Amino acid sequence: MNKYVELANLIFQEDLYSIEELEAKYPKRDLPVGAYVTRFAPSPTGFLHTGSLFAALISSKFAYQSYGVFFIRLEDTDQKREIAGSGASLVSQLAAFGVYPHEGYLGDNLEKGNYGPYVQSKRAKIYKSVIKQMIINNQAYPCFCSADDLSAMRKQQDERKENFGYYGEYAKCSKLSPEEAIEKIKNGEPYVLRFRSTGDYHNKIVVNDAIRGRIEIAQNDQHIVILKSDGLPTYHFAHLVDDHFMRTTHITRGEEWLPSLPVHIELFEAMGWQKPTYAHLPVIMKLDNGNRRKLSKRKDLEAAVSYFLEQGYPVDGFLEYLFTIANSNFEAWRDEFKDLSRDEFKMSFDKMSLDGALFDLAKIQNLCKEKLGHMNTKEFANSAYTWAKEYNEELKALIERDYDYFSQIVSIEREKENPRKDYEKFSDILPLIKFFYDDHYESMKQDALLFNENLSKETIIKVLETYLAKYDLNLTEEDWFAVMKEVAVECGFAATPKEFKKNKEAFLGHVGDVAAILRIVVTLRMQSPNLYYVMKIIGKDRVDARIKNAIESLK
RNA sequence: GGUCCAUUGGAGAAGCGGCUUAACUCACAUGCCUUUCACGCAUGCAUUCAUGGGUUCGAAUCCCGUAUGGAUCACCA
Repeated sequence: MNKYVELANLIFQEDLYSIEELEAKYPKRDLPVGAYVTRFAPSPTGFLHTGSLFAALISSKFAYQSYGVFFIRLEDTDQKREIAGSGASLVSQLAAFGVYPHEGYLGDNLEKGNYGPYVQSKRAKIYKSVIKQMIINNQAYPCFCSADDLSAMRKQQDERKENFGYYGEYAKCSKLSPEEAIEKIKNGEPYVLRFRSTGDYHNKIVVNDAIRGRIEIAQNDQHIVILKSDGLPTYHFAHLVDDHFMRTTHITRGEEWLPSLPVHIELFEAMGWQKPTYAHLPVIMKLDNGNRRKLSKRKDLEAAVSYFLEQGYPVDGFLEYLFTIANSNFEAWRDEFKDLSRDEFKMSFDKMSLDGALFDLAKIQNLCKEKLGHMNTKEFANSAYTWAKEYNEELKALIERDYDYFSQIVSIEREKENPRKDYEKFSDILPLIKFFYDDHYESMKQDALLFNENLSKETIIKVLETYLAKYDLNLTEEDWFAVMKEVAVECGFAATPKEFKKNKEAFLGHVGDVAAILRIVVTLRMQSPNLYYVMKIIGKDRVDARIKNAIESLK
């Protein structure tokens, strides 16, 4: 018997597929011309990273806009780093941002599609089938080097100033004959399986990256590990097998993968399989002490997508931002088509920048303010409630107390051409509206009211008493404000700021100062939305009570 | 140390050899509007495209070197 077959049979004694069977089992997809098959392939090692969401968003977008397929594959081949339950949470967070796969992993023990399993730990038989064939072809071999052997090798390479790695003369086990390998295995020596590279580091290969264009890189000469001693494949090998048999057409992934591209190229060529198109995405960066660095989950709150969900940034605003950094023509497109859905935007690789954008919170905030400002009352109240149910108990309770009242509050100066934009995220709501609720109003009141120090207590009392006697919330806003002016004049203030400026000596201040007194009494704040609406919502009885109380405490 | 990628204002960027006295958006500043805030409006913010050479009548745009920043070199993905 052929010695390579013998070796392969020794290593893999179980029943496996032939390559032909696999090809038949996972046939070419029947899709329209030009359809992209893309994927998002996260490891279940924690929560969704902002950069991952960015990549997932782009992958899915290309599949959707080309009537192709977008799927999720779980890359759980590193059991040491795996965090239980994080796979499912990845999927649900993606969904929270409107990224839904057509097929693939949807949660633990839950998947759909004909190209599965979509969880790598469940694909061992497929990987082994391919490797077995590679051993038979002498494209893969067992390696018995220990961790110590490898580090000794590395040390030597370091001293000689040679490239690191398992290649050429350093690839000791590649020199073993099949007979020797068989003997070692029979002796029970532990091993991994390596790919036998035939590349030469001194040769250059040319690759076309969909984003970066023509790239010239050294050919791979590394005999990389393809099957670890735990029987699971490494990323490189899993990428080859999975993306071939899942018929992925476009690999969109972070640029940190660029250096290993030669490995993947050689792998595909060794198998004689058609290479997918690669698109290496720029990585989102952050400015740290004047230097750019990758957004880091450890150091940056905003690196975890959950942060934005918890804070209540509107998903739509956040996605708008991700689109603006994904494609440089997006902002102009948005400007031209203000009301179109992002689905209508045609994303392209050549409008992607090559270096990573700095993550710009201020811009996100602006976009989110814009989104929240332009929601109608119903939409806003509903979204706020949905958010509060999940993330803010106190706001939830207030909304549930009286949904209509809450709606009225957030409707102030909304649904007009240039609406107020005081919220950038849902968590901004509560502190700004607390004073509308009597119990919160009472508990906020404890500290002394912050009236203008230049006004005497007597003046303030007089203003309050005069106003209390005269004001009427049934008037139009204009008439209501006219009353405010009358009160101002009666109490020694100018009716307009202009008048006051002309002759400061003659007045205590102007209407603005009078309004400020009322504002502080009614809202406990120096700034508020239009006082007329605020008072109308709170209602005459309670405004009366607040004013009377204030007078009382001043006396 | 090797390899690869990048470099236009505080940020995202347009620009692809003369139309650029470098578009647009965000941030920032000032002013106007205004009872506060927010909104809105107006104006300002790169004499210059990392840097040094070269090509050209002409360069942010083409070529070469240098610098700086980033990524990567695992039985991690």
